[in-house]
Amino acid sequence: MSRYPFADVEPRWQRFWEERRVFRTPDRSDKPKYYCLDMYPYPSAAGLHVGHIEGYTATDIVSRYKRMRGFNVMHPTGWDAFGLPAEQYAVRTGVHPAKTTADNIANFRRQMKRLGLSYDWDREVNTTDPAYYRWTQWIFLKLFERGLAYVAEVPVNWCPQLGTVLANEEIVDGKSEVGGFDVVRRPMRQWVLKITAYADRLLEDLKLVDWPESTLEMQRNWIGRSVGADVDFALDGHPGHVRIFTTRPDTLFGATYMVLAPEHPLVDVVTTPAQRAAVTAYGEAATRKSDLQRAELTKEKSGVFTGGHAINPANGEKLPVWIADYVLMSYGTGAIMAVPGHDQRDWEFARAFHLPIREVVTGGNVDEAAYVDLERGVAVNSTAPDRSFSIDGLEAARAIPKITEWLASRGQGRRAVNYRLRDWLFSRQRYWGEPFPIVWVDGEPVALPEELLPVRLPETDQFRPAGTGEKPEGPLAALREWVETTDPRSGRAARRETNTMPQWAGSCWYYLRFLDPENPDRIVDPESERYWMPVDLYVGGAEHAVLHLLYARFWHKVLFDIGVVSTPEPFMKLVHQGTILGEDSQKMSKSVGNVVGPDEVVDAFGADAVRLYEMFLGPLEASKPWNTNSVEGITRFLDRVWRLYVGEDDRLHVDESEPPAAALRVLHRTIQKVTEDLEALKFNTAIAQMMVFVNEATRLEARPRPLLEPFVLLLAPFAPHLAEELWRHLGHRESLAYAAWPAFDPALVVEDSVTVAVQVNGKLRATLELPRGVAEADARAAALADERVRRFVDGAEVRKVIFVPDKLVNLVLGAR
RNA sequence: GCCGGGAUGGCGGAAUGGUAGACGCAGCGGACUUAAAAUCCGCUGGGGGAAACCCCGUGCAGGUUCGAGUCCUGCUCCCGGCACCA
Repeated sequence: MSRYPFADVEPRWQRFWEERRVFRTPDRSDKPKYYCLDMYPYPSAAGLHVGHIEGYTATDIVSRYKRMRGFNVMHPTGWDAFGLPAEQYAVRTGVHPAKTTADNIANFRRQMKRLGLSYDWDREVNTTDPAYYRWTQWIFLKLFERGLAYVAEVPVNWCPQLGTVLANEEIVDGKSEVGGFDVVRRPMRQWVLKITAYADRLLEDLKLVDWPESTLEMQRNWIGRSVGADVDFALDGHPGHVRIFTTRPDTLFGATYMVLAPEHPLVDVVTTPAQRAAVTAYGEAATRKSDLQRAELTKEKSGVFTGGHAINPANGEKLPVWIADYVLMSYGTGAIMAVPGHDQRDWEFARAFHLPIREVVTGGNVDEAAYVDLERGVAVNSTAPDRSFSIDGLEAARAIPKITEWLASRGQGRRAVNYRLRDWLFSRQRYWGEPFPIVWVDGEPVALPEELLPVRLPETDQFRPAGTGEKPEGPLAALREWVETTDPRSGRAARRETNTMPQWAGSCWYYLRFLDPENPDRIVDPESERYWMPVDLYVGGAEHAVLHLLYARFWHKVLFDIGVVSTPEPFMKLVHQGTILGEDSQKMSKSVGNVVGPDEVVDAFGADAVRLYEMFLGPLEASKPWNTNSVEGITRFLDRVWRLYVGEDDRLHVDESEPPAAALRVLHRTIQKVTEDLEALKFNTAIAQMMVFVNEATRLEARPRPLLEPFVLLLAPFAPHLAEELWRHLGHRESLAYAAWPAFDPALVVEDSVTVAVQVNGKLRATLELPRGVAEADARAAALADERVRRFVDGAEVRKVIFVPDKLVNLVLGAR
């Protein structure tokens, strides 16, 4: 029995596509454009895994389909090749990360080509290539020029084992995301990007994109915009005031104490001599704690009274000032007014330290729990002592603006907006990253001129972090000849910045470089940018829902502001492919031993089978387990397709007969279904319909060309090697990559007769074959004539008939 | 705790408020074969029945509707994210 000879066919077509540069994309064209982008991979030593294949196959199918629909399709890939694993490997083995990276890239490229992915390989980019990172550095200069990159002494997450600082997002459960090492907080001089300056636009412009709701929500939460008021509380016995942020200024009369973050600068001022020792001890303990340790203690509120007091601006009351680590220095002003009656955290703290709780909003019982409902309840006990002001009787929606205006008029407060989003910690004490285009002159950072870019990563064979535990520095700091330089503008002695950029940097703008990868003079040609942007479809893992996707949007908006890009958002439609689990429904992992590798399955079943199988598994977005048995099912399908066209003698046995009408209808329904499903990215149901077609076609005695030739084109995006081979067998000289997608005849997708469901009181009792377009009266008569229906009607009055044309007759009976 | 998504046969899954289970896997039966594999054909949610057919069935409990897997209310469990953000 002949089978699809994938081992022969697939490499042959891969060579054909490569040698003829079939998927080379012109920079511009009269055709409409379609930009179809994958999240490019980090080329790990492990090679591609079956999870990568899922997303890459999906975009490949869409790209091939769009080409056949007449689009000029941009479908590139490249390598996010800076990063920790190669550097960690270098520390262990001494093998230079550039070598490791090059080897891994070669392996990834080989594996991707084996899958028949139709990338334009002439547009490949590599973030570690100086010709690429030159432009990453260029963007940094633009950020620096605009005051969006600054140096700050900030408490950072220092990972001693990795010898580097990590962003909050790179820490999972208090451990480093890479390696799972301990992380401690420590103040350090760092580069920081002012992403908070774009918080509002990053939030607002989420309206412009077609993204999964869960991802939009995660970004909104990450940005965490909240509107409220800043309120100033005078210090008792000291000049100046402490400023707090609150979203509930309407509860100001309910404040019974205040809390400063332990690191707050006013702690020293307000602390009384009697409390100083306790305050200092608490503060020192808090700064030493890692975030994990702080989080672990959330169940028990802790804190210390400073001995000092502040004055409530609303009623002149003296409020005790405490410090507690449930107030974070990094959010708002690092200080709060505590309203235990109407805030859960304050309530717990007040309970623990026997502080008074006062009700200022009706509706709950503040002795039992904080009452935080914003919708219900009105203000009480909220009148100024001189009766000049009151919000009593008002619900929160009215009370908040009223008291905010009152405070503003007295210079004691103002409306304020705060974000959870923090500025982006942008430097790493690493070797394998982009060097900063910065030199230090007299303790000030100075931008290098653009003409001197790229600042190349210097050669070394020492990859261990330099410096000491107290003053950690990256490996570059040890390279004296490189570090010591002169400021090219002033000629004065200078030291190079020895930190490098984080891995996110290169991936913030790679989608732009694909459009013009060789350009030595500009980051991207403006005309190409205007033609291709934005990305029409972006597919990648949900793990990038906030980090990469937020950082890239930020840089894009900066580039928009300086006129480099023409669209406010880079990625119009975003889809996350689901995780491919192991055969045991567990996450694939080496330690569990359930990892399935692409090479082994392509060896065993061929690229087309693996592509088709992953798409047939279920919806693209869903997580689903791998099942090798089912791959064999797909192999059977491809073999059936092969035998439909090619006989035992290995020759085409398609004939020139007229296809039967019924078979032609199945073909046209299949064209319709596959087309619609491709537009909706529903690959699994498209494949199911192709199976239906093949089952029907297999039943026929003849092998009519008018039936079988269009089907090859439908199959082509999914199983391109098999389709090209059949297309050639059918006598075509050219690749089908740009053949016109078949159209369906609307008259041929409907049957002459329809199956009408007959219900009695909503329960299915019979189905009838009736002519399409049957009139209600006729359908009703046919239904009532049916024995199976009559039995249930049994002389009862038919009170009502629901008729859905060509679908259903529902006979509703009166009570008997 | 909060936010988002989900739960359908033995398994992966399919179903604009209108015949639940398309398609595939696994299983069973048949054809071909000396035999097996491969291939082709058929059956395959549960229960009852000799059959015609009947009853039950989409996580649980209600509701809306002529009609609910689909819409609404309240739960349970699973997955992802956030986690003292004032």
